Parts: sequence; C-alpha cells; structure tokens
Amino acid sequence: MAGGTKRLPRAVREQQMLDAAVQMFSVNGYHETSMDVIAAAAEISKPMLYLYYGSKEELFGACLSRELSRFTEAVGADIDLKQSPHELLGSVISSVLRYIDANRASWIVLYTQATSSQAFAHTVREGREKIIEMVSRLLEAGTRHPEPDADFHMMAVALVGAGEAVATRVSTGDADVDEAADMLINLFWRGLKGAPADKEASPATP
Amino acid sequence: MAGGTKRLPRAVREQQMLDAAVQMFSVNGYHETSMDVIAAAAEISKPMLYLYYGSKEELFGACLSRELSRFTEAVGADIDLKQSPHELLGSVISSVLRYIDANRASWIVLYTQATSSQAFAHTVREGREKIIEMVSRLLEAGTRHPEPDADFHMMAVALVGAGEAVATRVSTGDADVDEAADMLINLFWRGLKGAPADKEASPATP
Amino acid sequence: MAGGTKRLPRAVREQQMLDAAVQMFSVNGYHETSMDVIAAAAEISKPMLYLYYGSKEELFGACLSRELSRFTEAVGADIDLKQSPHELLGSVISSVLRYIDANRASWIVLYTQATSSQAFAHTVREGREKIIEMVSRLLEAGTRHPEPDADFHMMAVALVGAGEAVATRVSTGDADVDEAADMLINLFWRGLKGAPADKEASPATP
Amino acid sequence: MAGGTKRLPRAVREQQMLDAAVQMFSVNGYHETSMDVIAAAAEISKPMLYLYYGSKEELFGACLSRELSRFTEAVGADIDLKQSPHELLGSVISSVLRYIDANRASWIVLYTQATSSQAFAHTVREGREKIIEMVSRLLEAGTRHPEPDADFHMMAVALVGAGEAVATRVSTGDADVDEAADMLINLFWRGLKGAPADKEASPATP
DNA sequence: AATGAATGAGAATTCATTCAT
DNA sequence: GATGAATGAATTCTCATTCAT
Repeated sequence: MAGGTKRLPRAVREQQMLDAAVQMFSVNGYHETSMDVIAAAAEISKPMLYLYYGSKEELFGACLSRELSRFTEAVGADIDLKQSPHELLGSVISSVLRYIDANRASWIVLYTQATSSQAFAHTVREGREKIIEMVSRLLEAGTRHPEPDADFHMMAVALVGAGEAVATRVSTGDADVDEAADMLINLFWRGLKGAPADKEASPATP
Repeated sequence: MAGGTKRLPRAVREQQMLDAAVQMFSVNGYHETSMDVIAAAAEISKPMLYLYYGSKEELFGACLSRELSRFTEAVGADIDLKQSPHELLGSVISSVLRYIDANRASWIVLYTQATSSQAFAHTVREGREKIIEMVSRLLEAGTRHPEPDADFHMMAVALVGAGEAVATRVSTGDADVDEAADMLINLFWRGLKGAPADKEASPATP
Repeated sequence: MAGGTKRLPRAVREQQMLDAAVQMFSVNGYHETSMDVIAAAAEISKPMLYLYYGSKEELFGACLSRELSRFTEAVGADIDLKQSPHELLGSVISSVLRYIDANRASWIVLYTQATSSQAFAHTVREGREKIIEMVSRLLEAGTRHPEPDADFHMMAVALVGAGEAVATRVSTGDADVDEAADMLINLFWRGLKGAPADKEASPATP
Repeated sequence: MAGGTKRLPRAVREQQMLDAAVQMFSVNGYHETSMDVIAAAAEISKPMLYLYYGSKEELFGACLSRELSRFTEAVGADIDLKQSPHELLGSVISSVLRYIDANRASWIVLYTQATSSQAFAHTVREGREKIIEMVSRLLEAGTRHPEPDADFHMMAVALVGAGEAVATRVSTGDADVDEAADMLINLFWRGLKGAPADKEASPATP
C-alpha cells in the first residue's frame, strides 16, 4: 500500500523504526510484540531492524532512550528555573502532564511496559530515581526548616507515585490535564485538609 | 522412585502449586517464567498444573486471585469500620504497608508483574479501581463540603498512586513500614505545607 | 508412513536420534544439515532433539562421542595385547579397516565432517592425538634401539595419516579391506624399498 | 570520505579480495566466515565481491584455485625432472613441506576447510587425486618389477595421506620442515624397519 | 566504478500444551 | 491420580544476495 520500499537515509529510517516500535510496544507490551510485527508496522524488513538495532532488547532500549530524552527535553524547556520551589513544582507538574497528554504512547512505553522484562526494570528504576531525587531537592528547598534527607526522599517517592498514577490516567484519556494538574498541586502543598472548596477547614473529625 | 509421587488432597496440592507459581512469577515476571520452572518448583509434573489450572494464563489468574483475597482479608480484618474517615485512612495505610512488608512476593506479583500481559492489565486495573473507589468514598466522607465525584476520584487516584509507590519501596526493603505509614498519613492530610516541623508555614517563597 | 508416533523409552529414542543424526551429518556435513532434516530422518519432532541434546552442537558432540566409543571398543575387543608390537600393529590396522568398512557413516562423521566447525576441530584433534601416541609407543617398542620420542611421534603422525587416507578410501568403497590392510602393513614395516616382489632391490635409477 | 574508495585496476582488486578471503576462510572455515567479514577485511564493499566473484561459493572456488596454482607452480619450479624417481620423490616432499611452511593459510584453506562444503569436497578430491596419480607413477617408475596399477595407486594414497598429515603439522608450526622431510623420505623408502639409527636391522620380533 | 540500503529465505531454539500409559 | 514422552507453532536472529544511486 504505502510502497515503503524507498531508499531512505539512515537517520530517517531510524526514526521510522523507532516510531513503529514505540507504537507497537506501547500497545502490546515488550514480550507480546514480535519483531515481525514491528517490521511490518515500520514497513521495512526484519533484517533492517537487526541491522540498525542489533536485537529486540536493544531496540526496546533505543525506544526507551529516545522517549526519555524527548520527555526530559520537553519538560526542561518548559520550566523556568528562576521560579520559587513552590512555583517550580507546580510548573513541572503541569508541564509533565501536558507532555504526557500529547505523547501518550511514549508514556506507556516508558513506565508501564518497561517493567515487563527484567532487562529494563533496572533502567526504569534508575530514571524514576533521578526524578525522585530532583523532587526531593525541590521539597527540601521549599520547606523552611529542613529535616534529614531520608524523609524528603520518601515524600518524593510518594509524590512521584501520585504523579505517575495521575499521568497514567491522563495518558489513557481518563483525566483532563489542567484539572489534574491543579488537583495535584493543591494536594501536594495543602494536603487533603485543603480539599477543594474547603480551604480553611481542619481535617474533618466526627 | 523419586519422591513427590504422593497422593495429596486437592486443596493442599493447589496451595503448593500456587505457592511455587507466585514465587517464580514474582521473581522473573509472567513471560519470563516457564511452566516447566513452576512445575519443578512445585515438585509436580506439568500435566498436573494443566489439570488444576488449565493454562498458564489461568494459573497466573489464580495467583492473582489468591493473593488479592489474602490481601483484602488481611486489611479488612485489621481495620475498625467504626473509626472516623480520618482514622480509617490512617489505619488502612498502616495495615496495607504492614501486609506488604510481610508478603513481599505477593505484592510484586500483584502490581508489578501483572501488567506484563495484556491479559491481566485489565484485572489489575479493576482491582486498583475498587481501592480507588473506596478511598474516594473515604475522602468524600472526611471532607466537610463535598464536591462533584470526579475530583474526589482523581484525588483518590493520586493517593493510591502515592501509596503504591511507597508500598513498592517497602516491598523491596527500602523503606521502614512505620515511618512510611506516618509520612503518608501526614502527607495526605496536611500536604507539603505541613511538612515536618513546619506546621503553620505558608509555602516558602524566596 | 512409518508411523513413528509411538511412545518409546528414553534409551531407544536416543539411539534412534543419534542414528539419524550420524547418517545426515555424515552425508551433508555439520553446517549443511539442519535440525529439521535430522528430526525428519529420526521421525520425531524438533523439540525432542532439543529436549534430549540441548543444541545442535551438543547433538553433534553426542554423535562424535558415540561413534568414537563404538570404534574404540570394536578395535579394542579385536586385538590381542599379548602379540609382538609388529603383530599388534598389523592386527590393529586390519581391525580398524574392517570396522570402518562395516561402519562407513561413522568414519566419515568422525574424521571428515568434524573439522567443519571450530567447535569440534579440537575434539577430533585430541582423539587423533591419542591414537598417534599409541602408535608412537608401538613403534618405540618395536624398534631395537629407541631414539628420542620426538621422531617416533612424527613417524606416528605420518603412519596415522596414511592410515586415515586409506581408511577414507575404504569408507567410500574404493578399496578392498584386506588388500588395503596388507599394503599398509607392508608399507609400514618395509617401506617402498620392499615394494611387492622386489625385496632386496635398491631404488631404481634411470 | 573514508578511505578505500580508490579506483584500483582489476587485477590488484582481485588479489586484495582473494588475500582477504583466504585469510578469513583459513581461520574460521567456509561456513563460519561471512561475506560481510571478507568484505570488511578486504576493505571493499560487498557488492564488489559479488561483482567480481558472483557468489560465496565461487569466491571460495577462486581462493582454492589460486592457492592450488601457486602451490603447483612453486613445487613445479622447485624440482628437477631429470632426477631419478627416488631423488624426485625426495625433492618433491621437501619442496612441498617448505612451501606449506611458508604459506600456512594457503594449506589450511586447501585441505582442511575445503571439505566443509559438499560443493568443494569434489574439487579437493580431484586435486588430491592428481597428486596421487603422480606419486603413483613415480612409485611405478622407481620399482624394478611393476605390479598391477591398483597396488601402486593405493600405496600412493597412503603416502600422500602420510604427507598431508605431516604437512598439517608443519602448517601449525608443530613440526620442523627439514626433520619432517627427512623422516618422510626415510619412512617411504625404507619403512619402519629402517627406523632411525637402526639401519640394517630386520623387523623387531620378540 | 563503487556502495549504502534493503530483503527473502531459512536457521536454531523455546514454549505452552497434550497424549498414552 | 499422576507423569514421561511428545509436538505445533512461534520467535529471535543471520546470511547470502541484490537494488538504486
């Protein structure tokens, strides 16, 4: 149909392959996606995949890598480091959710499917750990009387977990980006005490 | 000749198989665990596995099912429904983390590996959704002036996400159960504004 | 046709597989024989081959091993160690050639095809080296005034090489066993000088 | 941009390719050497290989052919046809072993690897057969009272086999050329009876 | 003249799954 | 009730070979 037998320069083919691979992996997962299917989706032959990426594992790694870079760059370009920690956290959240909304396959491939194989659990854990570290530092900077690092770190774990969960909803189209961002920001800084429209309330006790 | 040719009552056999399956699945994931390995670990023959569970998918489903029941029962037995929503959330968090700490393979199988196959993403999503619903109702009950359901639901998504992230740390031995529980409870009700030792502060601004 | 779907005890299947494998390998060589073809020849499925032998390489190794054992045993059983070295060498030659004549595929697999893969060149070299050592010792024992080992060893190399070449002719049906054996024995002990019916002649010069 | 895009005269290119091919084939064997590797070693592109030689098989054939010619020429140039058969055999042996010592890759490619593929066993057999014929005629000429051809032929088979075995040792550096040549010559004309330092002895009998 | 880009065809290997005893 | 024996169907990966420029 698409007559994809054209001679393309290496760089273009690479993207074409990665696009197809990200798409298929994100839909069916690492193990349930065969190289045959990816080749078909990319409208090239299997040997090309192997020529460019060496193995299925490396191909998946390349997907991970590209998507992570794009994500990092997008979020990095979006935020203004001169903001206060408070504002910074807010704009990061907002930027992240917007990126994910605009690149749904990417997010799924990165966080959901990557755990499918022992070979990548590691990579994903490392990526996540970096984000957690960053958030942890933001928290530390945004709090008046800092405490030992351990607490901030675990708080960051929780916040990033919350963010991932919401992001997943965004990626499936089950959440509106702006509302989700507001909610997360509110939740983070004020906790449930400040649940919507209940600003000065103390935790409800019977 | 070799041992293991014992006649065991069905119920015992079943548990023996599920134990082995949960163990292997949780270590190597769904796709990277073969029926051979499970049969070997359970010290029975492969046909027995098929006799009892029909297929690999069903076996994994049975693992999921059993672990989920145990989890639900443990947490259910642990909490007192007569508490205030506030107290209830706290005791649920605490109970959940303690259960996970005591049943690490179980948690991993449930939440991490289950997403490996399309066949179970669904099941896990449903299980998670139930918990989210419950948390959502707790939030609604614990807040003075309720808002439309959507918001509470998404907040619950975030909270459960945070809980899962922390629980994962507990399951890998990277977090202390009691400290993690306290942190989560504080975070949930007071937000970051109420970060440790900073109770009435407003967000720090430079 | 042959309805080979019968349930056979392990030992029987093993031989059946090795028979087929030796046959195919000896005809087409290691690389040019696919596991498919061997499975078909053995009238079993490919997974059986892998179940029993693990890999193509191991299967070939098993062929080599079995054929070598049979060869060694046959020759060992055939000779009388109480003979003089002279007689011994003669009866070994005769026994070897007779074995090869009766087991042509075996010989080819052992000596010709085994060199096809780097993986086995080693094994064959070792096997040959043992035979050379043995011949070397026979020569040493059969000669009045022994010399340093080095010479006997290289002589043994030459004799074994001659033997292999003749054996190959036997295996292809191009040489009569008895005549070949007599010729080799004569050649070994008397050299060309003692070529048939020319016992005391000096080399003919024009 | 990269080097190697030079325009070279056909003859030079051909040698460059054959050199690389002989080198790689002799190290890894026919089947275990890919066209990619040869092209890389020759510092040209694969299509060039195909342009010049048509197929892998033909390329190997060309290697065989060139090496055989060189071998034949070298040995032919080295010997003096006016010698007696006795001297002739001696000088051929000596010349052959010296050539092999000086061109190890060549020998390996010719005799060892060529048998790897059915496609060349034939060629090698033919080449060997020619040598055997020649030796056979030398033997006939060097013996006073000729016998039926069959015997001389098989003797030649044995002698050439012995020669190949020794030559292989020379090619691996495990034998000294001159000692090996002397030993072979002695062995051929006098047999084991005349084992070194035992010139007039009759075969040892207990 | 020379090559980067591309592929058809097939190889080894691994599973989940099922008989026949 | 329990299992050793057996396989159909994929899957990953490689290689000799050929276009299009």
